[in-house]
Amino acid sequence: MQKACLIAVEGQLKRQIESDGICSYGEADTPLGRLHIVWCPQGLLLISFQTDSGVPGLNDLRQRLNYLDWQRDDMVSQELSRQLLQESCSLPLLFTGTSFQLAVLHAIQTVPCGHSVTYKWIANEIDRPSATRAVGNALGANPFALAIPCHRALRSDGGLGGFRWGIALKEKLLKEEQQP
DNA sequence: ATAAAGGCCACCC
DNA sequence: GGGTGGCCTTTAT
Repeated sequence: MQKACLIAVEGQLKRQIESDGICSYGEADTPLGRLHIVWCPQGLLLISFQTDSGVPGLNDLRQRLNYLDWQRDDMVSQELSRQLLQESCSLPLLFTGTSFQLAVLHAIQTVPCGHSVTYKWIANEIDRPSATRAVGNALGANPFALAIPCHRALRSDGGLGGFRWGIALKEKLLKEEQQP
């Protein structure tokens, strides 16, 4: 897993993406659920599972980029999901958010498959030892399911904590990562 | 500017 | 186990 693929979208890149208007969208069925993916020529913008209450992050993204129509391509999204499931993703992840959120995502990205850390550990890692609760918020805003393994963060007391796409899926992901 | 809500933690009982 | 402050970032008034 290479940590270099997380890229902050700002300045020129941001303007470019917002003005180009070239953006694609696709869905894909996986053993873990239905995946929705949004991307543009520069990289991925969103990887999100479908839940009972919708697809987290999807509407926000539409609104932010002012894209009324996204070109749909399920062939590409299927290929992308295949890569994501094997952890061989080296695609650029284009992230829009605060520097705090970026730091948290960077930190969780370093924990390897089969391992887990606590929210507290991440807080220490980014040099904000008392911002544990804020870390939870930041992980809750992770736009890249699977690619940024936010499911590997657990509570200090051994509890699972929460998960943007449903606690059941978090448990399932962790369990599957245990046995290679 | 201010308030309220979180994927938490440590400490008490 | 369950409850209670304290903590920090975001988002919405």
